[in-house]
Amino acid sequence: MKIASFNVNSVRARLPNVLSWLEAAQPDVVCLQEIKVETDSFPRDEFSAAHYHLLVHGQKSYNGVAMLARAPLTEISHSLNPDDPQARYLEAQVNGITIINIYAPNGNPVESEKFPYKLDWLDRLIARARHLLAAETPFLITGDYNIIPQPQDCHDPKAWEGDALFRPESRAKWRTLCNLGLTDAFRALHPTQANAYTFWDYQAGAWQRDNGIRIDHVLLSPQLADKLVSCQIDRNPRGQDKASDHTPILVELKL
DNA sequence: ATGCCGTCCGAAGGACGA
Repeated sequence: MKIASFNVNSVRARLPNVLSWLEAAQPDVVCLQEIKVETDSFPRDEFSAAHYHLLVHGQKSYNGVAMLARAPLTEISHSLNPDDPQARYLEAQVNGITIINIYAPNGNPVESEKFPYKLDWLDRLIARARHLLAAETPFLITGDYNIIPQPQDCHDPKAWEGDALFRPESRAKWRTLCNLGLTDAFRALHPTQANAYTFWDYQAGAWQRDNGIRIDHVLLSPQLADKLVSCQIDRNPRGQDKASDHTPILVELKL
């Protein structure tokens, strides 16, 4: 079973890119982030034609998450907080496992209310993970965490000092998730691989200079960590015309 | 470097991203 995560930075602007990547990668499940469209305006027909079932939790202009799957999807939840209008979470069951798709808040600037919002959002995610672990549910959490876990996960750590993606408070939330017993699928299989980035800014030739960061992740519950076969970052979509600033990460599980 | 680019909304240029 191949599960992919891709922050597409607008599903409408990225439709040809996403469809050609789907055709090449052939994932069984896909978690999309930053679809930037209301639920009712999602381009459903194009993904149905590619033989995917679909769950969409959208929002006008910003944020928004969606899930595609070859097998039927059953929605469990689309929020960590009923008072939060931002569409950043989608939890569903497919093929007997629980898949959580996240678009965690950016949190910049750190002096603004956006940073405590980010930390609070991550606390709610940690609470949800604790609950699922206690219930011994096989699950994974994938998506755009907006966290650079370690200095080796960015090209230029000095440049990220003080940024919400690299602040000690943000990295501590990541560590808490890992210390609950979740496995960073990529680092479990590639512990020392450098330049393993999933995002390159559009500005200042970041892609051409490989000035990237690793912020899109897959965390596995213990039951699924035992089934981990491979985890790869697919750099190819980032080099295409009209690319997203993120590129997909794919994990393969032997269920 | 409050810079660089891209997308959204809406019809110019500000908000937002990372």
